[in-house]
Amino acid sequence: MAASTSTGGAVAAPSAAASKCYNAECKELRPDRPRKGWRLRAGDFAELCDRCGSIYEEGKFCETFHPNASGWRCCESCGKRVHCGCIVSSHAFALLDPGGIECISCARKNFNLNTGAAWPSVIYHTPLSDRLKEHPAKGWNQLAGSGPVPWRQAPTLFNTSVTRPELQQRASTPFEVDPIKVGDRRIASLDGKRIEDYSERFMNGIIKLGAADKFENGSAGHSIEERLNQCIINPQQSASIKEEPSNSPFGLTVPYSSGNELNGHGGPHFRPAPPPTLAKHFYGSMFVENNSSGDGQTRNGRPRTDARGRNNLLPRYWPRITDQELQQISGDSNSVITPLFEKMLSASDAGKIGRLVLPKKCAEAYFPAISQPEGLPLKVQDAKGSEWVFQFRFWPNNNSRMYVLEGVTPCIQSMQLQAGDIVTFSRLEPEGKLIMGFRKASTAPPSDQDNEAAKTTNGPSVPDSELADPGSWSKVDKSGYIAKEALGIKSTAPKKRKTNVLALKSKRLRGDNEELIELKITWEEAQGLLRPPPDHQPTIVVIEGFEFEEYEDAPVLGKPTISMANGPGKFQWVQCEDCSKWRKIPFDALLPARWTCAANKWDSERSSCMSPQELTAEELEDMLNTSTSAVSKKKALKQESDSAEALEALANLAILGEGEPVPSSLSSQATTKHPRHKLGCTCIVCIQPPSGKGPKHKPTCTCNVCVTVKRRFRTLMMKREKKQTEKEAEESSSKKQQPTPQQLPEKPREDELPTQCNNSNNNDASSSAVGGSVVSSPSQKKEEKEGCSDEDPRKAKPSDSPFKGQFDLNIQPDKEEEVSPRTDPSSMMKLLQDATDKYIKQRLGPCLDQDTEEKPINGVLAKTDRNEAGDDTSTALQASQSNSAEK
DNA sequence: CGTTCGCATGGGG
DNA sequence: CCCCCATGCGAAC
Repeated sequence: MAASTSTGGAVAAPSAAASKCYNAECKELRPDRPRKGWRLRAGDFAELCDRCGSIYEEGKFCETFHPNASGWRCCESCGKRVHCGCIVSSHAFALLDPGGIECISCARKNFNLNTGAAWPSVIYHTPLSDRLKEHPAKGWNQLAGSGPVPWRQAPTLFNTSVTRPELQQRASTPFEVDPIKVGDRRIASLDGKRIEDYSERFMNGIIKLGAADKFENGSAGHSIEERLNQCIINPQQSASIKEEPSNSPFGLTVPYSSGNELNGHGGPHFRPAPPPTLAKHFYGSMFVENNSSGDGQTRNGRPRTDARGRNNLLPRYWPRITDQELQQISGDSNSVITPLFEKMLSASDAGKIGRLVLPKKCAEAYFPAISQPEGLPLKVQDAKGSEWVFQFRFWPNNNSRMYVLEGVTPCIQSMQLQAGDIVTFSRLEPEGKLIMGFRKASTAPPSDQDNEAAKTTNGPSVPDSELADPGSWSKVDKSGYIAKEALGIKSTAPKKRKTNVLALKSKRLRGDNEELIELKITWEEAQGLLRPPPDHQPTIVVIEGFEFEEYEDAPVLGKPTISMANGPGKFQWVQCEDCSKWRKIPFDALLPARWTCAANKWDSERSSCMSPQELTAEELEDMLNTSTSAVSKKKALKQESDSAEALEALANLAILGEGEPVPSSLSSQATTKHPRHKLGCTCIVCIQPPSGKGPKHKPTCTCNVCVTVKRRFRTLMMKREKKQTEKEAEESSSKKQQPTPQQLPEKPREDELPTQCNNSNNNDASSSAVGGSVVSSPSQKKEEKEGCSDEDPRKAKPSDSPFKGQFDLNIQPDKEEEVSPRTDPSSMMKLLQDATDKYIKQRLGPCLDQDTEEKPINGVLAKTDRNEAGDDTSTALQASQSNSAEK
């Protein structure tokens, strides 16, 4: 294993242990090349002898050297013993609110499940993977809330600091550990400092991660680490130049078939090592830029881009594959997956023409160099292990080339992909095999089933008018969960989603959207938990007489509570973090993430953990059960309704959370005009400049954008009030009110919208930032959607809509179209607008046409809800036609 | 006449 | 203004 001497940590080995293993229990002399252990308080790393290093890396340090020491506890979730308290294992567990601890694996898992927040669901919870999540290369993990470091700076694809030999060496490290065990045992945690450290290192290109580097917290494992490292480090450039095979299929190896696993749903699972690959040729270089052929650049005049080109890949093509996906793809423990790029399928790509246009730079950077338009056959293995042979070729185009993969139809169909979905290209090392994965833009609601979606849907005829499918952006599944990344491999439910035929045009927007958030929380849930950031004073902004608090920082997730709003006395139950007792608090109380009895300002008698709990065990159980069932119900409802709601939620979140430091990429792309909107279009989408750009709007600003926003906000507020009133009335009479005539068929669900509204009023209305990840993505999506007059076909299910009676879209769509100078309605305004727009479009569809252009589309889309592939296509087509006609 | 092929066109960045 | 690329479109099959 290569020693990582280039890292600061390695260099700064504790002098005290200069000659001895740092492990006090060990008397061994440290070898010349000590193995790096845990991170010391000073920031250095313990240097261990080989034996201890190995033990440490296997995550057995604590159990080996101080098994009887105090501090051993069991994970509340999996029961695994975890040593708590020593520096070696300090990052291996998480403290639970109710007490107890969880191993990092479970903690992360649960965190994801419960909050949908940023803990990426990665199979291997190794220190490295954790770091990776935080590290610029988050793209791999689909991390939400990416750090400030631009993804592209990550060594993942472009860094060449590590040589292939090293990689190989590492790949075959004797420390290889069974992945499953590793997954089980490995634990790690996010350590701000460490993360930073690594990020920095990565950024600096000094990524020689020595083994020690990777296992600082003592719970690391090898194979995973190795793989991850390689994935991360694996530089395309490291490969040697490959010969352009002239006629044999490019790529080798026979796919192993383990489709089942690949299609597994949900949870991370380990895929058994696939049968040995048949051909072990080393194609590491196969996709490397190759100009050696000399003619590579001729034919069409323009030289192929050189290796530098890969550094210029547009964000939209950056692979966002998760390590989990990678793992699944690679399967073989000896293989390393190197994500190359991804592309959202256009209508043309997904159509039956069978030609997938490849981004030029990607094609030139990662695929074999071709000098003839005819190109070469290219073998590609899909996520299921099936192998396909496509013709990789190009067309002379102007003075350039247009690269395409021909014959992709069967593959696309087998994966049931359609326009808007994303195909990812990765390379499996050392085989050099090209792997094609995919990600559904969204998962369709069950109701939308159409099994042949893939084949019927988009054809070249599918007009771009297809709006962006909200779902495609938000990755919302019917259950209301967002970002169910279903890399073809384990896709959570390869259901067909016809819904997104759209998104075609928006793909760019979406593509630029770096961080798709992995939100596994219903939007209402998230909404309900949003809190203003602690210690931040809001700026009060008054819009139309309504005061909004604007926060500069992202909101935080507050503590979940159980609301008891059934009876006359509405209140909610919240559990103390310290004593776990449940306390009754006002119905409208918003709690911080951490709440204890001491904070119970509503009940002085129970403002201490010493105070007995009001609820009896029985009552508590009952309450919890009720709560659970209620949640289930909600979810069930949600599932029935389409993901549009989730989107809305996101949009709302975006509104609430504006102001948060959204990744620049996001903000920049945020407001691109919808492709359908051409010059002169004055719709609300088009009149807005990209967020973050343009002058900031003052509260008193009366520009069109602001006016629109205000109007919408006002309406929203009014609606909210109305809603509340209705709700109360409803409750008292326990009679469900029918939507008023003016209410749209689809209104926000009471439990959802109201929450949002409340939040708006209280804190975020104007713009507090939502948790970074949460917001950024949603906002983008929303915007994109918006631009697209996106109609989420799925939204159609009026009856299912949880939003009933919520929103008053009493807005005058027309006005929204007002032409305006491209001022930048500051983010919040914009977000607000977007959200509103989105909502309107989605919910109202044809009823309210805020944008004449979109009107027809809305109607059409609304009709296509059921995802009939055929229908979609046709409707889409119609829409597009009408659309174009208008133009 | 429906497809496929290959190039052209043009919007958008 | 240039490049990229989604799509159009005519010719060939």
